Formats: sequence, structure tokens, C-alpha cells
Amino acid sequence: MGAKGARTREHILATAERMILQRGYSGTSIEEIIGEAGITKGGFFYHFDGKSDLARHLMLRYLENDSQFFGGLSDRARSLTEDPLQQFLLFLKLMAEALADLPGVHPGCLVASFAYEAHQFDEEIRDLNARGVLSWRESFVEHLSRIAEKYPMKIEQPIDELADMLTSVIEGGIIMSKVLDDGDTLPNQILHYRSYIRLVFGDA
Amino acid sequence: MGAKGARTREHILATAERMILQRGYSGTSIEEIIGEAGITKGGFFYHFDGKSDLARHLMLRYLENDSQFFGGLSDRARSLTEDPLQQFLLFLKLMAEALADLPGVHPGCLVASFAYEAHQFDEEIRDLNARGVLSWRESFVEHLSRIAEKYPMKIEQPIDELADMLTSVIEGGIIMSKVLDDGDTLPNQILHYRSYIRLVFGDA
DNA sequence: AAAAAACCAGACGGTAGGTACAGCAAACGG
DNA sequence: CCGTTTGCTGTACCTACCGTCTGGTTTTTT
Repeated sequence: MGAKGARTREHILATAERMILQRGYSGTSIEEIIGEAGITKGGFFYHFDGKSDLARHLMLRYLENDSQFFGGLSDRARSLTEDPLQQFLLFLKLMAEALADLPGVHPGCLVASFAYEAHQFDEEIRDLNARGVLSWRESFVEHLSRIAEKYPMKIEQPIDELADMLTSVIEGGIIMSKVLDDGDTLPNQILHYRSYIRLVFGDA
Repeated sequence: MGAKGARTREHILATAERMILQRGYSGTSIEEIIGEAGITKGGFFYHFDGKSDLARHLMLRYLENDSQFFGGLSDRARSLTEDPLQQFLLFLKLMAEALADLPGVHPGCLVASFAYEAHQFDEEIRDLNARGVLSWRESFVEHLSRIAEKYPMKIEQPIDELADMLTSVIEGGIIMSKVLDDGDTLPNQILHYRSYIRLVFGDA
């Protein structure tokens, strides 16, 4: 695959993702996508085997981008401080800032979008979706357990639920941002999770 | 409208809601709905002026049911204790228990479902959606401000963001429950919000 | 039994996803 | 610099289904 093909392919994926997050998967026709992307049907079917093949590649691309986004923030936080608690608090602050800097509201999360249309997808895509969420849990648990080794927790709930709460707050925050058309809600929610973490690990 | 008509109408709405939360709005055809509900197309169009009319009534019904659910829990909590903090903590515990008692996973929230298909709906429905979220905020703020009058807060963020966080956690918890196909996630997330509230208002 | 409400059957125009294929231009390999 | 992939465009077509609507029929209600 040459450079040109890869560029068009990426353009199709980016266009499709943006549209699907506004209209839903079933609510976005291939014709609408190619119209917006400025290509023809033949071009689309040259790159993808059909709509569900597009969906699979969208999901893979989304999870990959997301992982890079989180990874980047995590690395920056690690480079700025040694203490695991401070690292995680910084990580959350950086995330809130990055999301606040987005123009307009957050476009949405493909995992959530697909979750509310689960019956449209085959086992493979639903599995991809679940593995995405589990990878977030894993990544956050890693942070949290290093904190817990050093600081006593003020709650008794297990640490993976606390990790899941970040995902919850992000997903919920995105929905609120979209519904209220307010770009501040999502970053503010993340800062609340940050406050929770501070209280749990007793930064008095 | 006689009793029979009202029953059929409600049956259509309940069937449509259940299906839409699994397949999405655009992904659920009227034919599928009437097939599942056991009526015909004519019957459907006798009750609703079209698909978007159905959507509007679904939203109204959902917000009404939801308001009754929250109201019921709130009343029970108020009847059991006087202290506003204890009331809210009890309210959250009752909610977590009620959601844990659901068979299988939570079917989903129509507000979130519609949020990810926003472009399919007219201004009126999007507005209904936003007003639903704002009414939740209002209701939670009312609880929280009565608590804040009595107990000092350990965080500096405004109280309506703290109220919004319950909505966030619920919406996010629903998504995680659906994606992971795990009925425990949502109630657990609510209990984490409960822990946050306890720490914020310093139940040491 | 009359009147109104509730529902059925089917047709219509439009569009969706998908297929097939001929052709052409640019990029790439030698 | 020339042949061959690669990467599309354009068109035509098919089947299925979608939302909508009309007209008739059954069932309640009065």
C-alpha cells in the first residue's frame, strides 16, 4: 500500500468517525460518508469490504489513538515527578487541560457509541470494544496500585473499581458535554475524579 | 382514548425503548418494532404520527419514569433519617441496591442513546434531552446544598459540578456495564460516588 | 345498534448497502 | 523512461427494506 492510498484510507476513517459520533452507526450511510469525504463508492469499496469492515477498522484505529493519547499524558506526568500519587494527579490534570483545549465539545467516544448500538455489530467488534475498556482499567489500575503501596486508602472498595470510575466519569462527562453542548463539563468531571483520588489517598 | 388504546400505546413504547437501547434509534425499524410488539403498521400509525413522533413520546415517557424512580428513592431516604447527609448517602445506597437487583445488565439510558445520534432528531427532542439532564442536576443540587449548609466541604469545586458527577457516574457506569456485560459495575460506581460524598463532607 | 376507537392489509416512492465492471491517472519498480 | 501496480472514478444495477399513507375492517364503548 503506497502513501496515497494510506492517506485516503485515513481520510475516510476520520470522516466516518466524526459523522458516526453525531449520527450513530446505522444513521450514517456509506453514501453520506463518501459524499463528505469527496470520494466515490468504488473508492470506498476498494479500501473496505463493506460497512462492518469499516466499523472494525474504525474501532481498531480509535483504540490505538486513544492508547497513544493516554500514554503520552502518562509519560509526561512520569517525567515531571517521582511520587506515584503526584504522577497520577498530574496525569489527570493534564487530561483535563487537554480536553478543555479542544475546540467546541468533545466529539464523543466510539466505544460508547457502539455500546448503544451493540446489536448492529458482530461478536468480534463487541469483543474489541470490551477489550478497549479493559485495557483502560489495566492502565489505571497500574497507576493506582503503585499509589496504594505508598499511601493508605481511606475507602474499602477494590482498586479496579476505582480505576473503572475514571472511565465512567469520562464516558459520562462526554455524554453530558454533548447533551448540554458545554465543553467545560467533561474536564470539570475529571477534576472531580482527581479530587476524589486526593481524598482517598489522604492528601490532607 | 380508551383503556385498550392506552395499553397498546404503552406496549409499543416499552417495546421500542427496549429495542432502541440495544440497536440504536436509526438501527431500529418500525417494522421490527411492530413485529416484536405484535401489531401492524396501520396500528402503529394510528398511535403515532411517525418515527420522530415516537421518539418524542419515548423521551417524555423516559424522563417521567426516571423522575418517578429518583423521586421514590428520595422520599424513602427522607422518611428514614433527618440529617441531609445521611439522607443523600441512603439515597445513593438505595439506588445502588435497586440497580443491582435488576435482572441482567441495565438496559441503558435513552438520553445517552439519543446523545450519540443527536443529528437524527429535531431541536425539540434535543431540548427535551438537555432539560432532562438539567432536571437531574437541579434535583441533586438541592440535596447537596442542604448538606453543605451543615457540613463544610473539603473541596473547592462548585456544587453543581458535584451534582453533575452523579449523572456522569451513572451514565458512564451504564456504558461500562453494557460493554463488559457485567451487572455489578454500575452499582459499584454509584457506591464510589457515595464514598466521594462521604469524604467531601468529612465523615471521618 | 350506532358511533367512535382501534387496528389490519397492502401499496408506494425512495433510499440503503452492496456488486460489477470498464476505464484512467499517478506512483513505483526496474 | 517505460511497464505495471496501485488507487481510484463513473456508471449501472439489484434486492431489500424503510417510512409513510390510504382505505377498509374489527372491536369497544355508549
